Amino acid sequence: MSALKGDARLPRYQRLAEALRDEVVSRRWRAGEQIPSENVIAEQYGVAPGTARQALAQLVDEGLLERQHGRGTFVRRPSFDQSLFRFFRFSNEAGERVVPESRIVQREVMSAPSEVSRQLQLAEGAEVIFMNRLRLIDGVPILAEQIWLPAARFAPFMALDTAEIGPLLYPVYDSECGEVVARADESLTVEMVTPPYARILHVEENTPLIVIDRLARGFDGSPIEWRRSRGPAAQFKYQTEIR
Amino acid sequence: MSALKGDARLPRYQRLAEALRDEVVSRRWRAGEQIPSENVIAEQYGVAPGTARQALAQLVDEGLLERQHGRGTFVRRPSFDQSLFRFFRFSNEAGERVVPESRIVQREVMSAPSEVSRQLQLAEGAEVIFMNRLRLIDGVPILAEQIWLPAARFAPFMALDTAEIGPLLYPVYDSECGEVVARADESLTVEMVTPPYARILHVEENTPLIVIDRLARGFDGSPIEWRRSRGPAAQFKYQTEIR
DNA sequence: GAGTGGTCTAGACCACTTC
DNA sequence: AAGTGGTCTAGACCACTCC
Repeated sequence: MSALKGDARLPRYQRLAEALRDEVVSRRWRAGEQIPSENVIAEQYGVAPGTARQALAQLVDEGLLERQHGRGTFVRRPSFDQSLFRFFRFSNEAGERVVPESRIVQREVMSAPSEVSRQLQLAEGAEVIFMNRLRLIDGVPILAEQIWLPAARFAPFMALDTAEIGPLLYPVYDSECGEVVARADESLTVEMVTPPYARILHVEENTPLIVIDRLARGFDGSPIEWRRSRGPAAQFKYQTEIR
Repeated sequence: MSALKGDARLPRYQRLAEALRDEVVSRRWRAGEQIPSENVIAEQYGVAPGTARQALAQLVDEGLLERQHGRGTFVRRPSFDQSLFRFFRFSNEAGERVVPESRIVQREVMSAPSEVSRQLQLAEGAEVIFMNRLRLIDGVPILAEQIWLPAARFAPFMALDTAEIGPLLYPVYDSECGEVVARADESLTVEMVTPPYARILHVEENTPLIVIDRLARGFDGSPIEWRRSRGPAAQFKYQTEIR
């Protein structure tokens, strides 16, 4: 039986949640894996089963765990790499909704521009991996992405063949570099297209673009990747429910 | 002690939640009011206190109730009338963030345009109240709203002096017409400004606008109001966290 | 001090999945 | 049948608010 750590004035279920969260964050419990049952956890940490339930419920709420009745409790696989497409409606020539292909057109190590070093919390001019990536449907570019990674933590990534990397980057970050993206902050704005992007995205001058900035973070909130994506505003539609 | 209604195969806490939800929806419990304590509810419905807690927790989660430690449980006041400003950054001449004034520049009863009757689930050409409203800062228009209401349910609204109506409409719908807005579906798109809006919003030709469509609904999901708001895309910034 | 919600216990029984 | 999570009970004690 392990003792609960942390401030003893905090509720037990919160201290237990913190302990379990650490199992996930430290990757002792891997994505997709089953974790011990609530009774086992309760016994291990010396709390009542109801208290263990409460801790588990909190972690489900945070999106760290998933519970399946009769099967068990599992570490959730984060998977929002495709989630840019919440903001756009793209369809192919046949009118079907499709997931665009990905093409990395540039990848190099460079000194971080000031905004990038600020976002990634790196020293001014620290080394970063920069990528230029296109998303295409039927071979036509419809989204342009600039992606920056801290070079220090992503050295293995540079060894990969860019042509071999699929459309989902985050699973690659996980498997190759041990960096797990758990959440992200996004910010949307509108700008008028500049000549280079007009050429890349096959749009006229004077058309508006949606610009999506995303700072991807690990479980502990530390910045992992910063990207800026641009797509034609005509394709943009965002739906949400408020209350 | 009241018996729990509904399908007996459903969990008790869900049937209890349904019963309590009905108290709010039917306005027997009014916005802001304190409701009975969990022990009283548990006794009234013949369930254990823990089961009552579970039902209350669900309604808090749904946004219907609020609990305050040591004070009691209260019916939440829905208040997202100002929430358009999640999407825009507006400041006055002094650079401070401010809540814009409101001016109803037109209000009349008309036959519903087809999209409006579709959204509000009315018969084709049913009578609706139409309003043109401006939001201004330092007297300068920065947001133009078109608002439609089903005339049948909002007759008392037409009797009000438009100059007396403040910036928040939903509390007025509630107090004057007994219509409570509980949630809303919003949809954002981008369009190029048309000459009338260029004049109203004091922007150049060829600037993009953000268009926000909002369908406001009651507790039971029935449509109450449909509005379309337009503002300059340059002022637009939407931030969100995903996971 | 009385009343409220928040935490915690130690069970029982049920529903679902897997073997 | 065994193991899992989901529901439910009947309490105890604590922390907070209000009078």
